[in-house]
Amino acid sequence: MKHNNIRLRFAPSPTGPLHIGGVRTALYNYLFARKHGGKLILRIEDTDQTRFVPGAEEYIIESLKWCGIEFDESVIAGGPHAPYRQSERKKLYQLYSNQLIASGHAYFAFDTPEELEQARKNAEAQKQTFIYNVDTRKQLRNSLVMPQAEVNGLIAAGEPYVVRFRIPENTQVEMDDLIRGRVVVQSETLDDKVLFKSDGMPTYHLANIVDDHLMEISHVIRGEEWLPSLPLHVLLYEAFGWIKPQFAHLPLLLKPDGNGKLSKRDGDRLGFPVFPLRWKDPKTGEVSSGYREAGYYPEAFVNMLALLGWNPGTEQELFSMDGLIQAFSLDRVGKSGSKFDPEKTKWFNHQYLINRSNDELATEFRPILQAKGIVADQQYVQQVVGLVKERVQFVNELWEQSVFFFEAPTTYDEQVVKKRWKENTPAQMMELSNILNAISPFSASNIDAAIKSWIEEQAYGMGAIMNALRLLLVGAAKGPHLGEIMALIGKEETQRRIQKGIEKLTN
RNA sequence: GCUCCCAUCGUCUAGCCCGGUCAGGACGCCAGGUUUUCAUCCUGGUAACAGGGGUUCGAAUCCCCUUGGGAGUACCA
Repeated sequence: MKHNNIRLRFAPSPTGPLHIGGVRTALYNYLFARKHGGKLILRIEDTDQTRFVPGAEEYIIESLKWCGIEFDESVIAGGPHAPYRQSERKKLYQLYSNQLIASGHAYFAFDTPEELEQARKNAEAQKQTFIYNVDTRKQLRNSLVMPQAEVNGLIAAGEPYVVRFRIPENTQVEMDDLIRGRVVVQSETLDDKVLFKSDGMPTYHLANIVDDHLMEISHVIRGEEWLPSLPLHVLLYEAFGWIKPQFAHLPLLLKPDGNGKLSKRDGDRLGFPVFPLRWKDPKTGEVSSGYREAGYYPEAFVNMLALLGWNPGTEQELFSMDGLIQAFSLDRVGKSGSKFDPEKTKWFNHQYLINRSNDELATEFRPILQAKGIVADQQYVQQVVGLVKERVQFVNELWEQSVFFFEAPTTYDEQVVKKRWKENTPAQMMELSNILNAISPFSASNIDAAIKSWIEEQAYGMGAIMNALRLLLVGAAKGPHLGEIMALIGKEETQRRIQKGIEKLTN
């Protein structure tokens, strides 16, 4: 049996900022839902009160919004299955927990955390792992072994208890994963997981299955770290007699160097963000950088993330969100983990940046100019970015590449001075100044032609002249074509820089 | 330890299901070219089927083993 409607969900826990692996999971859910004309739901799984972090939920919502991932039903948008925050659905889980107890699929357990800890230690001492299962149940304090009256008495007395799932004996649990195919496990290897905690809240397992069922989720796309609990989830669906969604477990995002899951620390260590947005830990005050603040375009970020673990099977690498929706398919998602590559991420940003129009880029560059106290009109800035955009990966690198369009150089690169400023250079520059003065209109092509013929007449070296001139105008051996620079800053400014430079460098 | 998952250039990956191309592309790196500089750009190069057994005329592709890696193993998600 299958669900008729396509309904996906992304279900994060508000225990901190969402990292890029989580964003990718949300993205794949979004792509799949849109591709198949389905709905996407955002559900907040806040059943652990001890790990709740203020601001995390808002952070998650803002991050996904920045990425262009939209939800049809959520804590903000509401929807037919509201509320979408599990802490507000508390009563529901109690009901379903009771149902499982009534049907014999679950039982009460009174073991204290200390007792269980002790049991684990004992097992460990014998080089074994303690699991709460058919073998150990009998020695523990639960409703499977205690007389009914005693159980009732303990509950009536307010003794804390949890509800555990009773894993069936001697069965093969068969699961189908859209990415991994069929997976089979023996039920004996599973343990009787806690479904309902003593604090009155469900655990992830119960809440997740109940909500996925109630919200009519057809496909569960989540990280591979959930694969080990898939058998439990399947068993839960069967115990309830509910239709299962289809599952797809995504490969993990790995750290760029060495092995292991990408973590917050890797970002700090290797100098790249692991979070979409900047995050300030409300407790420690610790700040983690974000892609947005680092100057990445959300389109580039999303494009990069989409290609990490999925590929279209063609050689196309640049995709708009709509393009991704068109091309996306779960059977082109790989099985093995992907190491995250910060370098390629920058390349993606560069691609999006050079494809921006000069007008857009000028607008994006404007706040940076303002901060530097530069007043320039849009037209001028447009021309500047047009000349330098190929050389940068981020908008915030534009200033460094174009300062000289806005300010005359105040210092001159010593290396270049040494190499290009010869004894006869000042005289040549004076001559050149006169040549430039006669040009009208002062356009790049006119300038180029005039300089070229003058150099030929005088039999000066092109390299010697142009590099010295560049030094005067830019202050360093960098920048776009000189003719373009002079045309843009204008004749007067060009003359000023030449005069000033000669003075400074001859003294 | 136990359970499960995974395995192609340094990295992301195509090819694998349905055996038969010098194993393709991109990032990075290196070299050359263009350029008045730097960058861009163009051209070229570098570099991989983890190992071992099978099956087959033929294996990256199918099967088994080994090795390696990862995840899980909480009254966390």
